[in-house]
Amino acid sequence: MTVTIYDVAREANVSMATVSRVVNGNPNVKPSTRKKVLDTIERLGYRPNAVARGLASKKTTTVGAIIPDISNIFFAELARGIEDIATMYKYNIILNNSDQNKERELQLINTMYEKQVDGILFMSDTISDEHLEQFKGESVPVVLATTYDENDKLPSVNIDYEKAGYEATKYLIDQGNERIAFVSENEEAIINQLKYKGYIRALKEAFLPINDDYIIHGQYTHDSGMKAAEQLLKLDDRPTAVFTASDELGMGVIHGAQDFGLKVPEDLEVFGFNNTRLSTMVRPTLTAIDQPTYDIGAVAMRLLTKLMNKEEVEESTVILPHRIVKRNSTK
Amino acid sequence: MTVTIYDVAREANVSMATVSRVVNGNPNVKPSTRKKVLDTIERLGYRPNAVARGLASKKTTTVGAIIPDISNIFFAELARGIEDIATMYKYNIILNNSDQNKERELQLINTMYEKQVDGILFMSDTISDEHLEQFKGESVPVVLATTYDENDKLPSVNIDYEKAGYEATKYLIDQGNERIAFVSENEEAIINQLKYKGYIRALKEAFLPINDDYIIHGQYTHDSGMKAAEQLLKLDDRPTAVFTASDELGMGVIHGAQDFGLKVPEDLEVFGFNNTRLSTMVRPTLTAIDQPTYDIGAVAMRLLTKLMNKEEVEESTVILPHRIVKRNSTK
DNA sequence: ATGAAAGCGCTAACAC
DNA sequence: GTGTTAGCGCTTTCAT
Repeated sequence: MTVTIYDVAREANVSMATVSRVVNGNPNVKPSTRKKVLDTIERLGYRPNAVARGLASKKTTTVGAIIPDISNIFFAELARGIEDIATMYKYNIILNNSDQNKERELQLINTMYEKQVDGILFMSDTISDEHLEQFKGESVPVVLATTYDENDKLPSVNIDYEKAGYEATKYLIDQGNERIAFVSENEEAIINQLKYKGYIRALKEAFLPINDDYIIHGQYTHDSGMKAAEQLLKLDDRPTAVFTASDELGMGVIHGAQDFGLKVPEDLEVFGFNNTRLSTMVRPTLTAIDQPTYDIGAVAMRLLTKLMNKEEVEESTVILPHRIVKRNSTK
Repeated sequence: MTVTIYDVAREANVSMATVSRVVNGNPNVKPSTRKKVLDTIERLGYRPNAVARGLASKKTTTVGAIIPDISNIFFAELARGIEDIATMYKYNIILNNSDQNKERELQLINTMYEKQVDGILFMSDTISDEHLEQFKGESVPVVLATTYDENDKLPSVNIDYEKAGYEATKYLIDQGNERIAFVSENEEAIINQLKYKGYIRALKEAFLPINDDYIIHGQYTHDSGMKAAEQLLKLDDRPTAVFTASDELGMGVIHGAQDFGLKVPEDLEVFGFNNTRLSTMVRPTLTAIDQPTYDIGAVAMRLLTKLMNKEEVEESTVILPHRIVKRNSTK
């Protein structure tokens, strides 16, 4: 049925070993026999079986990517970065959604090991000891992307979220705002806590009071942003600015404010996070922290290729630069 | 080093075959020995090697998905549908972006075959004879999602795009519009042509003239929509309504019109396509054809599982229902 | 430069 | 109900 390396060897009057050498670009083959083998490969329509190769060589050239939710535009952009670099280095990606459910994550990691992936890219809100233990048990390299390991054990690619949170808040303060809200996602996610820390640091530095009414944790969704806006704007001393933990939230807050009858940025300034394509898809366009999403994926994948290849890496905890992109949702 | 089935067999005083039976849930094992085996599996930390299993059984429980661009929100939602059902049936997905580049697609399909995937999910704008030939050569089942094969050779999951295009246009006609533009994506994509056909049919049926100035082909992006709006609104007899081939385009047209100083829907009605999350993330919210994106992915994957399992399928060309979701971008 | 042969870890007859 | 054995298709020493 299917053509194997053995068939090619027989037809070309050489050994399997020689065919294998040709297929794998081993230089120790006389040009004439190389041509002969190549010709019969062509003639028979031989195609190497990656599974057999994987079993024999203990390398599958596939890496597992565990992502919270691919339908989230942020992770979709990140995944594209991963994928492009993976392709460049001839790796395939096995993609899985975890919904940041710990049990599911642990189970997915296990499946990846069963499939003998050469490396793992992991994204989540929290890295527990169980995660660490599971990773430690194997010799498969792991890289975290937009994910913090508090113990700093695992290679990772991130931006400085605390600093970004600080800068966004400070920006709003410098605009003259004194009542600034913080609308974010899952309260327990480390990254959210870092943004929060930055927010608090900026407030304290400016001797502004911290008002718990201004701090809202919800989902990362547009809808959650709308609800947050409604809740904030009903307050007696409503905020004059909102720092949101994602663009989608920022968009929601803008629309929530508009539906409430307010003008953005005149009555309420809104600051987003990530600078996904969404930020230019609202009116007014969204001022935001630019997180180089695609690049984070790309750099993480690149780092992983080095690790899989056992190359020396100078620094395995990489922090990419971020910046503020000023648009029209702030004055 | 790694624990194999052989180690388990030795430690449990049974044969590899018995261990294999236990691992694969074969009922022909005495409960007591099953327990014994399970215990030593636990004790040794044995984990089956899917690659070896794949080689021996000729099944990898992996399917390849070739998608135009995962960072496109439409495909991201579709991919989520695929992934969820794949997980349900214990399959893993190898995800690849093709950018609808034919050479790349062909090459990706080849890689999937090398990796011995059990099935392929394929999405693109066009199915050429070369595609067909490549698919035909193997016994690996293929399912198309939101992709038309004009020769109707391959199983597929779609909606009736011609009808949807007709209904959207007719809706705008029934609103009293006589000058209706059509803003779409890649002109050569079959699906686009179907939407276009529906648009034309509705116009003809209403005895409305077909104006080439009103027909614009661009990208699927927000930006492309904005440019299209600008181009249309500069016309002397500018349209009073626009039917767009995607939500992102629709969003762009809305913003383009607003930037032009017009009000939507008062001065210009806008009709979108897909009903992704984006449609509720604009102001005014976007009236659109609801294409059950997630479901298309889910149904396609489900169909593929049946095909891989050699089950009889009653109908392998499935057309899912669509509907019009009325929002505020139309009067 | 080429070949022979021993696995890689598992499944799947087949035998008992 | 359990064991034996022959592959699956390839890589990788080790010879020559």
